[in-house]
Amino acid sequence: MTQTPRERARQQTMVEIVAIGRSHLELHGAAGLSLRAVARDLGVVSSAVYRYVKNRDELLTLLVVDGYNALGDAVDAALEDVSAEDFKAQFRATGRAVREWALAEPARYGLLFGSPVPGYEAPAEQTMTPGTRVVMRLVLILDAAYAAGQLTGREQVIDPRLSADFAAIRQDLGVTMDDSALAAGVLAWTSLFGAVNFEVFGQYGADTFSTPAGLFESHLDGIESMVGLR
Amino acid sequence: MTQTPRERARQQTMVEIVAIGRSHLELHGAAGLSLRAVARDLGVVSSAVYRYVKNRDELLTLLVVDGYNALGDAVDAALEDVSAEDFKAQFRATGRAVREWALAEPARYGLLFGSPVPGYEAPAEQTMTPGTRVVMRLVLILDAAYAAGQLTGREQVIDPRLSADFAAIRQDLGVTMDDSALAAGVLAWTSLFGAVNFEVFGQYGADTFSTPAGLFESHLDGIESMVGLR
DNA sequence: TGTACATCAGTGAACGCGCGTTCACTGATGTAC
DNA sequence: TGTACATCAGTGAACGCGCGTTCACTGATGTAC
Repeated sequence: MTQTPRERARQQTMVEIVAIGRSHLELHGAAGLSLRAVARDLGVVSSAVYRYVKNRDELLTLLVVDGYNALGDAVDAALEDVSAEDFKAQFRATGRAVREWALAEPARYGLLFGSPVPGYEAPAEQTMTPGTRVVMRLVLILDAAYAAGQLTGREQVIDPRLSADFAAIRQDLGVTMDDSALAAGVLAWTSLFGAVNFEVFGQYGADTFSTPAGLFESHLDGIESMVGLR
Repeated sequence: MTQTPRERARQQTMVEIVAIGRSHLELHGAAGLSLRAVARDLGVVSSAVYRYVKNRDELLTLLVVDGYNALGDAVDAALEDVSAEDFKAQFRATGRAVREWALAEPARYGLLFGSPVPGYEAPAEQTMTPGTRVVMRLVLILDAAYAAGQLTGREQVIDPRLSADFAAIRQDLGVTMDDSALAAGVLAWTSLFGAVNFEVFGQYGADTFSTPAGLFESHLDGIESMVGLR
């Protein structure tokens, strides 16, 4: 567990590289991310970065993982202040944390939830776990509410193939919600991120809504009632 | 109204430039769009494109407008086959048309609804009208349903500032829906695009859902019931 | 109908820039005996 | 504790590439008389 100075230095340089990458993301977007520019900011010759990162795509992957974890941490932190029995409050806290993080970090949010970076595919082995943290939280909140009888959405006819997918999801995640509740849950998830996308990516006209936060609260109301969360 | 051969040639070249730009978008994304590459495909020296397009940003704007219009046309075409009195069918046709167009043209969809292109801002004068075609359709469908008493969503407490925004929207669009209906409508809009975003941008795991179309239909059900469309 | 001039599409060279990645190398740090 | 060797961070040059944009130019097309 003791580290040599060299190991410590290496670790710190890695952290610095990711931090520089983050700031470049903000300025030039994912497609404009360049190892040479990172090297410059790191104060090192361009080839030196290759001691730390195999190539440009690997840096992108680091940034994706870093982003998912930052978002996941933000959500976790927001949930800490909320009673585990108040499912509605938990849902709202999650939604607000996502929105606030996205508005504070639009470029990182865009990397995670925007258009794919052309020519780059995030390797599932590395991004899977961090990438599912938020949706996991949502599912667990809704499932706990369901178990407590506080998720009473409308019954819905479900396509048999979709029903089979839901069965697999129940199994994989160890969750008990029925098909209708799961369908509503998935819609709640996409709707939440849809609302955040539109706001962060500027789809609402510049001054159509004077209170985007108020609009988002109204969306949370709507999603809650759609999913039947009481 | 008669055109000289030169004028006809120019117009056709413009069309070709936009078509080439479209295909480059597919391959390299918006950030990778390059006037030099367009010139190459056009079979012309790089400086020649400047006779047609002021600079790279202007080509992007042409592509944005082109994309919004293609999407708008797809929606309009889908609505032609649907009775003007069947609001539910109209809503579903709109949703399906958006989804299908997006899946067929993921890069163009990404340009319109994905992360913003760094350093580029679409000029409102040119993109406003085409950019609002779909949401206009949605609003008019929902408003007609409202007027016919077929939009009976849940009453909702609305933030006073949001209420003022809604009043302005009613005025601007000549629409009569009350605050609750408008709030539900905006949520329906963002939810629809949120569902499409997730599917097109690959947020659902690779094989979580065996029938994305079925999932989308389920989402349409959910959105309809949320908005109270009968 | 014919000629003089203006307009315009396209050329080719140039400017100055940035990129990813490889490779042989130096010199400092770490490790085994 | 001291020395010999291995590991590793960082250098500097090079490869081959692409980009946006400007500019003076040629030659074809269009227009006015």
